[in-house]
Amino acid sequence: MGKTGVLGSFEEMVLLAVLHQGDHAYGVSIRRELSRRSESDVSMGAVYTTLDRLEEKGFVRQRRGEPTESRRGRPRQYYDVLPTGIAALDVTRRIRSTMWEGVELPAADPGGTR
Amino acid sequence: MGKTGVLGSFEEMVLLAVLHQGDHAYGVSIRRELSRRSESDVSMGAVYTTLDRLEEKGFVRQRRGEPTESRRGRPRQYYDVLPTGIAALDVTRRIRSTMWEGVELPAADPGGTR
DNA sequence: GATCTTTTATCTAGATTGTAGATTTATCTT
DNA sequence: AAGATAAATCTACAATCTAGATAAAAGATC
Repeated sequence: MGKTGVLGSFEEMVLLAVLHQGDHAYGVSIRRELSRRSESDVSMGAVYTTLDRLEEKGFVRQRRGEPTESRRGRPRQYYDVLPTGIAALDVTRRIRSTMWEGVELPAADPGGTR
Repeated sequence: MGKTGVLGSFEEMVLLAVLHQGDHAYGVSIRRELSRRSESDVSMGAVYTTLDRLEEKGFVRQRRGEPTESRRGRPRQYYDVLPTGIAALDVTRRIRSTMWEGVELPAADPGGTR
């Protein structure tokens, strides 16, 4: 996570994706959410390794899919964001907001009004 | 920068620190700004390596300190954020804002009102 | 002008984070 | 039992983050 307490960009995004999915966040759905909101493909590997790391740090918890859901395929592993994870998101947001305070992006001149 | 177009956490902070310093952003002042706003020490190495990387990517430009400034010590290298850098910040902000959309942090229960 | 002091930049190296995609596993279907 | 399907795990490399030690470029002092 780094000294400042700010989460890595991707870790933050994954955490938020899990949050968005509520009780039904699992690898594939998290990946879908991420791709949708970031407007770019995200690989399975990227998602799962990051989830592992977040779990090691105690930011998320893994939960086995209900035995009631009868579908084909390997059982899902659902994820929940734990209070520590919420706290990490909060710190991240707070510090970043301080960094952005007063910044006004000067409209980067994309190429011309012709 | 990663596939999503979102800057690394620290890269973003450095870019913002440079912006905050306007025309007078150089290693030491950038580091100071960063430490102040993030409420934690940041090492010289962290700052300079990141600036190098940002320069390679064309997000900032290095400029030698004015010969008029007569001070002791090694001359400063000032940094400016280039339009590409502004654009990167913009993309970063936009995507992240999409990721945060609708998220309400559930007040992580810090330990009790006792 | 040689040495000292000050200020800043550069270098090195290791740890953490980001990324892709191939492979494996678990489960239902036929 | 074999096939189809859905999802997780594994592997390995690339990029980013980070610290601190070392080097360099001045002006000051004698």
